[in-house]
Amino acid sequence: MEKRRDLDWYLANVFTMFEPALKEKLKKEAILRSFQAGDVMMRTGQYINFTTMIAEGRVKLYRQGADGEEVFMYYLEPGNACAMSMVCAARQETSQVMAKAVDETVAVMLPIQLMAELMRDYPSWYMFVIENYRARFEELLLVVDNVVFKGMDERLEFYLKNQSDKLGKQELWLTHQEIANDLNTAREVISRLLKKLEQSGKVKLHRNYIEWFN
Amino acid sequence: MEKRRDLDWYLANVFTMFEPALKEKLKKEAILRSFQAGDVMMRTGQYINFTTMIAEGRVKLYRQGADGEEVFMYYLEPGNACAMSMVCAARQETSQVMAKAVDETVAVMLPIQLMAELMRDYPSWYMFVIENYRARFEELLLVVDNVVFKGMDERLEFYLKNQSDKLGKQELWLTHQEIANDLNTAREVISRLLKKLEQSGKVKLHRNYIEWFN
DNA sequence: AGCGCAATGTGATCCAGGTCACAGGATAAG
DNA sequence: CTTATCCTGTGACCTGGATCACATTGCGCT
Repeated sequence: MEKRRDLDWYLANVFTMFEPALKEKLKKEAILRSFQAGDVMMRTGQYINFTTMIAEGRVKLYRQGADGEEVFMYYLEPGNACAMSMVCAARQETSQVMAKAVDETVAVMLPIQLMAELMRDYPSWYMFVIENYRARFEELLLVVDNVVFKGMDERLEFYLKNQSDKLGKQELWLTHQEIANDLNTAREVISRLLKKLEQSGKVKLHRNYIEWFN
Repeated sequence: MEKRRDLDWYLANVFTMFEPALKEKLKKEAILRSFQAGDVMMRTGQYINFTTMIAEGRVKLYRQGADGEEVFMYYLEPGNACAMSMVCAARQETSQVMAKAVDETVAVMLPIQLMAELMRDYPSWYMFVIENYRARFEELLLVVDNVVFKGMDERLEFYLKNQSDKLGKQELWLTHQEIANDLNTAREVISRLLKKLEQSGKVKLHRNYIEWFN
């Protein structure tokens, strides 16, 4: 069992891109918060009071439809920040997305009123925000791509590849139903498409998990 | 015919949110560029060297697929900036989107190397960037919504309403083919759905234009 | 072992949309 | 006026995926 990590540790090992002065500032102002696997860290419509950065663990971001449907959009990994939570400053804004912890997750939380000050005083903060925003925006563009230009077969492949890359494993512990939920389709559709992928040798199916051969 | 407008005029009348010092700075550093209706202002894959803000006119932003298909994402209006062009700083980044002028359009162009300096020195620039980014991100989320949760009928209605709102007119000078292109579908589909909309009284069809009753 | 539930497999059917083929009607150009 | 071209309407047909109805199969629990 590894030792419990504190803010200092995360600043030194995860947020290496921050300048020393900014780290000092964050030591004074930021707090840590832990989540269990499966916890909903932020729900659609909730007020945003903190800029949230992932220190450890993994978070899935979803967009929700009017009648409770949802699509998986992208992962947040250690060193990433929630794009929306960085720009919902002045006026009290509500979240347009839902965030769910996949593993046990630790987040660095920063009162949103600090944003303007950090942006002004710490160039490395400005770089961090810009870079994060760009990355999130591009991931969202990929979602659009997949959904408007591709069929379910290609979307599924993209999804599996993405999972494998992000989780760093070939074994994907996902049921067909979970995949179907993330892609906003029906379980039967996923089962059938997975069969095809298996026949073409891209995947090996097991109960409760899938082997992805990249 | 109205008189020709210059950078001063746009700063005074369109970019009213900028602080005086920032306006002075922009007078020194920014240049104006004009585009004709129909001009492609930026194409997918092109290098981004300037932060682009719309001073006058109207611009449509598209995402392009692998084999040349395209979907309309959102409009940029006077006072808006291209989100991507604000964050492709340091490393030479290429555009992920295509921008096309609908009307005659004037843009304020700003060398992208200035971004960090502006961000640091002018709070109203920071607010501008953040607010623009947020707005673009939310519009992109709406695109995702429509495409994953809605059928073509609802997407068409959303599209027409959006056009009517953004262009400030009830008469939409669009052919069925153009609409089909923007929604990445077939003309026949649009024709049929428009017929239905006409029958339900939401729309009146004419040659080359459509009346939208909000 | 045997029960019960969750995960998976599979056929039948249905429907939105994409595709093809073609028929007007409107407009511009000669 | 005549022709060519662009826009729109419409029927016939096909396909991906959604939905429904079950049959299996594997695994945990007692």
